[in-house]
Amino acid sequence: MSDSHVLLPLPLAGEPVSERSDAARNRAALLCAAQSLVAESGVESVTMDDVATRAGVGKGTVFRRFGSRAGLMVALLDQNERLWQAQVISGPPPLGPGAPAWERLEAFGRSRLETTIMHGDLLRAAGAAGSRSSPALSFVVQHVQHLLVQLGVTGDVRLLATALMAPLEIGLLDEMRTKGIDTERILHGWLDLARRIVGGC
Amino acid sequence: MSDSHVLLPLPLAGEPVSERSDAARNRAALLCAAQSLVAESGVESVTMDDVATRAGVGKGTVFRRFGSRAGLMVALLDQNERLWQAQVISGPPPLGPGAPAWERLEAFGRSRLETTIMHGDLLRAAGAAGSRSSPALSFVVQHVQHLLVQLGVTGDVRLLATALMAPLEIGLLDEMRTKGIDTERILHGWLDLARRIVGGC
DNA sequence: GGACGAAGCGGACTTGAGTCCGCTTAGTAC
DNA sequence: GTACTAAGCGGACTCAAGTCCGCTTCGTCC
Repeated sequence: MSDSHVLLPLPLAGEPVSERSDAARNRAALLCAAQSLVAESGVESVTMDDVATRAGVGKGTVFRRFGSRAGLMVALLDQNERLWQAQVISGPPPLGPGAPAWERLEAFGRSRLETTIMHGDLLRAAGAAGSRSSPALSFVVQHVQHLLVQLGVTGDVRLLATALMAPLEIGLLDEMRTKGIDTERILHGWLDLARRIVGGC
Repeated sequence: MSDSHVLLPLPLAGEPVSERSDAARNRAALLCAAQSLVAESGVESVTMDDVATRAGVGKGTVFRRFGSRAGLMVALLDQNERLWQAQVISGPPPLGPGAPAWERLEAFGRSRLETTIMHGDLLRAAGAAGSRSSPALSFVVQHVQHLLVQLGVTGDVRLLATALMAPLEIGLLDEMRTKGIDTERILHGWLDLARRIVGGC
């Protein structure tokens, strides 16, 4: 996130969705404005008007681009998410490829937990749209599913992967931490759960 | 300690402070108004003004009682939740006591899934406050924890119970159902998860 | 009964999300 | 270049959540 440049949405192969140049410019300006405002004064206190003003566009344009406040937050999250994804896909082991599947799963859980807590404010502001169904985020379940298969898990692996990620949602984490359960214990609990799902190990 | 002359309801640390009679009357009227409005036109279209008007009180009173729209929804949910709780505590087996622990857990999951879907609108409107941390709702985790212990599960049982309930949250259910996964498959997946947590079986 | 303080009340007011629609501009066809 | 059109733009407007504060009522004490 400390990069000075903004990761622009990659033009996916075969997608005919072309934005007009002014629209693209505004999208970038809005993301940039939103990012700096969030950095300056926190997610909560940033309003859509603020973002529009900082970006030098009208309020309508913000909603045209991102649909809603939650949508804008999802877009901000997507940038972080892409960076994190890159680590999983091509970073060093054990998070990246090259380590045994179980070690990768362990690293995955730990990293996911840390990332979720780090971006807690953004995730909360993004609401249901943020923790799930963001294009970049369904990747998480898919990757876990992949690792589970490698570990020899059989059955409805997709559902098991979903279930394994569910306890790492920000809402649940918030609640647990409110109750005084610390991160280390949460991670331990999650690893235990993963072990039981994998069986043996 | 005189037991015949408790003159002042001293504000003891966070415990039920008795409500003034007008306040209690208004609370009841508001819940009743909210319930009927929800029944008539759906959760989404009910505004706080509507509820206040129907109950014949000012808007400020609604917020004084329930804090927020989400708080009001939680209060409505609590009524349903209490009924459901009664079934678990003293209803007929296998949901109620009297059946083997594993059968109770199965019945619990099925019933919870149905209940959550049935009250989906209300849960969504209650937001984070609704799916968790409602007083009546932490009961769920506690009961699952109890059953897991009976089934011989060892380790951080509280965390395992939380993890087992997490995939039954309305947000996740919504998402799965959007993707075309039907209730029966979700239940199967959940039972599989439970079986793995319990071990063997 | 009367006095009194705290709890409760109500509704005008503020704030911010999201909509609407007439105006502007990028991209294209000629 | 000019003409055309669909996409994009902006900011006034709407609507509902949540706040504020002067007024009212309850419950209690004498």
